[in-house]
Amino acid sequence: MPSDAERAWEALLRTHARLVPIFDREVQRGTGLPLTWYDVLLELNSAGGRMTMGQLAERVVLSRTRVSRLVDELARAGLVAREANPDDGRSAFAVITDDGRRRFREAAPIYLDAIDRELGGPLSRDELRALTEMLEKLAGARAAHRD
Amino acid sequence: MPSDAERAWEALLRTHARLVPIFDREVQRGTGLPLTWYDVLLELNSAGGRMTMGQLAERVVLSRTRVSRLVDELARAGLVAREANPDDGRSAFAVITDDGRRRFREAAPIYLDAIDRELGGPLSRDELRALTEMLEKLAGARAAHRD
DNA sequence: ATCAAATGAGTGCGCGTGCACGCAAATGAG
DNA sequence: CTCATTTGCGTGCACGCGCACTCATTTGAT
Repeated sequence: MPSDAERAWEALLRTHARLVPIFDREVQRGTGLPLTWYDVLLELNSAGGRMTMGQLAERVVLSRTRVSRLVDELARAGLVAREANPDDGRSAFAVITDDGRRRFREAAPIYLDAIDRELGGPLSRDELRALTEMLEKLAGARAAHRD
Repeated sequence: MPSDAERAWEALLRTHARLVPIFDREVQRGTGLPLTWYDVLLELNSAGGRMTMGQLAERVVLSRTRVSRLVDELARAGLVAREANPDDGRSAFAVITDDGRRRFREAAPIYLDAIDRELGGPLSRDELRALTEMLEKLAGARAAHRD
């Protein structure tokens, strides 16, 4: 007989496995953007449009390596641009372009609607807040989000 | 300004991203078993030791395709055996071996300890139950994995 | 000023994964 | 019985992803 912690973990696994493909499919269907692209654009957009690879990797739930390649793809698509950091020759900035902002604003409502439908549907506001609070404890005090 | 649902989703993503590698590393360090192997053995063990690929794929959070290859690896390691289904020539059984059971029982406490530590530590019993209940709502109608 | 250590980033490589496809067996309508 | 359809599996292939490694730059101790 599974413990409470086990049950919670399995439920988390199943929830993750169910929701990620749903969101990915929905965003991609609506805008052609992979979910990972969206995430990068989101962070870039909400951080003034300019971040180093390392900062991005901290924000996005991906390895720094992956982010580096992701930025390459996004740059090839013209949604972000690579820029040198004048104060540190090692680091590189990823800067969101106007086109990137446009595509992001286009994709945002689709993603957000899907999230609200899948999470906000079954759960009340208070439940969502409680859920977030617990999950953040489990995630191990990560830096808070900025608007 | 993120909605409550957004914050919850991001927290879930971060929690998943943090915990999976931890558990995987810990189990692998302690027993040499990849986490996916453990999951297969777990389901097999708790289902009388014999399942078809399709049944396994429904249980484990993986595609049927992946399960098929996983069983191959486990069979090569001697932890499960492939067996023909006398009633249906298309389907194949995966049967856990004695050695597989032994390895599973060996790995179980390590995995469970890690879960209890990471989930049961920060969260109380009641919180865990509430968390599970909410997550199960989100996991929804346990939709079988698409392939 | 010097140089060893630390830091930020890019690359080679291999693994895990799912999709499209193919195949054989079972099913069912006629 | 016949044969088209469905079902359960396995395989070729491509992609996403992270680790180990390398390179260039910066930092800091002497």
